[in-house]
Amino acid sequence: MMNELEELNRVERSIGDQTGDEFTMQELLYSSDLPLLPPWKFTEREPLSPSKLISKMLHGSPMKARMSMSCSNGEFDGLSNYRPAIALPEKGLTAKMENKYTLRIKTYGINGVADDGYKWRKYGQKSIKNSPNPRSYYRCTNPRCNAKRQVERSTEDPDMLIITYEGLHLHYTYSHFLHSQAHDLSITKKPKTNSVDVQPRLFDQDQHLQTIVLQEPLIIGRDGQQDNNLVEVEGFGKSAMGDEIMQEETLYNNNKNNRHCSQGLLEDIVPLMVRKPSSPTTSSNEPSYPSQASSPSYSSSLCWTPETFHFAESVLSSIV
DNA sequence: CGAATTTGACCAGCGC
DNA sequence: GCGCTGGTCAAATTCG
Repeated sequence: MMNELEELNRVERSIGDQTGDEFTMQELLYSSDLPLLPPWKFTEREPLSPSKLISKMLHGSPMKARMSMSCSNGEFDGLSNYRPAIALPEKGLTAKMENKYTLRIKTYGINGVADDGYKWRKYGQKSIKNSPNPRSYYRCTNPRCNAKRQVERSTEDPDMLIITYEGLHLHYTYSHFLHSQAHDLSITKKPKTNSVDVQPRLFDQDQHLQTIVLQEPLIIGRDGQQDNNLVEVEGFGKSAMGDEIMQEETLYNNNKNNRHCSQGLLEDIVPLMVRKPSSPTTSSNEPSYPSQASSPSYSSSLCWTPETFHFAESVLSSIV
């Protein structure tokens, strides 16, 4: 334990030296129930709106995509903080709805999959009424994990994928393990060719534009209409990175190694391909690997102000 | 040959 | 009760 604290203090000093930020790693790690987050650099001091936060989490640079998000028990208005839903559903329904959220991903001529770092096994496919596109059902391959997801193509926009996640992962992502191992391994896997239809690849090198929308699929508003109170986040762009990512990865590994942190919650909220877009993706069932020299460059720098911290906390508490 | 995917069958929930 | 629909199962098939 002391070694952990010493290491954290060392990392904290390291960050402080670089940025002069008042926040400490220890505060981040121990002052809340948040799972350990990747160590974005604390380079800005002005408060960030939730949208900017996510933007920062994504790339921290100019924006080419949008992300929207709402959760079972409340919503984000895109400007201020999370506000709870006025009328929560009954217990049974709540149980049914909790830990369920939808990701909308827009891709352009991209093959592959929205790789979220977990390994999924397809267990069914079903044609849905009033939809020309079938819905695919996936379960987490971890036998002790009950996480599931559904993938279907949007009827309005064929380029849009609607991925509904259900349940929380009770384990690390594959990328979590591979992150430390893959540095020494040249792992290359071919994506499944027959999965292309419903699983376009994200963060492909040729990719120019994406839209990501996170939303609770069945939020019913006070007027009985589906409530799409979505936070729209402009984000996603390529930015040069050099030592910054290396520092972040080093810090990340330090944290990971010292804390054996649980990423499950955050990764359920913001899948890996959102949080660590530098990871090239292959197919839904392929683990993602950290980017190396040949990968496109993205950076993730985050202003971790109390506002952003509160926002992330709200996201987590609304889903847990 | 083992693992992953496909796909038709089956089941449960819901509305009429 | 019946039919429709979405979700899951499991045998068959395909893939690596």
